[in-house]
Amino acid sequence: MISNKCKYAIRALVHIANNEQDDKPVMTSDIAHEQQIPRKFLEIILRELRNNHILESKRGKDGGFRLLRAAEDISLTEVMRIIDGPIAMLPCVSLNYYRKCDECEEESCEIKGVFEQVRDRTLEILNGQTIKSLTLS
Amino acid sequence: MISNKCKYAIRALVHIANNEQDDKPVMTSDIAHEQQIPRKFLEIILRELRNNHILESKRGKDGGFRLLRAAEDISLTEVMRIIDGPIAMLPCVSLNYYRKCDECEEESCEIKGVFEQVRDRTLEILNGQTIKSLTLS
DNA sequence: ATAAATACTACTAAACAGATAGGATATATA
DNA sequence: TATATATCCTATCTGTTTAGTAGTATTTAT
Repeated sequence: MISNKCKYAIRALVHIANNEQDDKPVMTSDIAHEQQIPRKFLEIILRELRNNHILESKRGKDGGFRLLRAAEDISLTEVMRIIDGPIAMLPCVSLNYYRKCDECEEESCEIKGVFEQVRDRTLEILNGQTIKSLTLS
Repeated sequence: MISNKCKYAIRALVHIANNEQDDKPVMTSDIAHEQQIPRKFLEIILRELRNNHILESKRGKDGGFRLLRAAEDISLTEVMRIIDGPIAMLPCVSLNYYRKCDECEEESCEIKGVFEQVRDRTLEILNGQTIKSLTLS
């Protein structure tokens, strides 16, 4: 399961992509209200996305958030990894967060192969999705 | 990520499948020792699998656990669902643990479709795997 | 100056992960 | 029947994660 936080992050980004006009940044409170996300929690999420070079922010009056890159250059997997960490179902098959399993030897691991397949099929789908493609669907 | 508990469950079942002979049940302590799983934690897991009709147990001296069904009739997904719950990445696309999302309307949900695809590809792989097929790999 | 926005620090409550402890109960066998 | 040995059951525990909330500091347009 992906976390609520991650769902909020994706929906917030899609909302920003849908509401970018005249170069005006989108306010946290607008997103929170329209997407039904707790405002203070959303603040934390948006700041995290900014710290990870997905968003840029502008402080003070008329401030808010803008996409730092074009919506078609922000992949769903990138957002998921920032907010939730690994996408794979086993640490030892994760591409971006690899960790060796404590107890099992990888050469003789019975389940590693299966979960590598799941990882590959999953990434085939998720890598094809961007904030742009989600706004159109 | 699947939990350690679930990894333990799968490895324990494969171990039992590999060591069933003469109708003699396999003891918790043997599995714990050979698979490097904390014994008391493993007890809980095996009892849970028994309560869910994957294993049968025999108490007292020379007791232990046996597969209740043939190894090829126990699917990986069944075990994962018993121990970890839903396999899908969103509650609203789960086949066995469906829950409506709190905040979003499903008709207009931007991400539901993607995660339905992920679910289908994942299940295509996992449904094809059984305790039997894992013992052979 | 002031209003309005993000930035930052700290805290909290509940659930989950990964166990551990100790005693009750059942069973094979001497 | 006594004993050793296995599962069964209840309770407890520590640390981490999830999903937030509260309050203050800082920045900026007007």
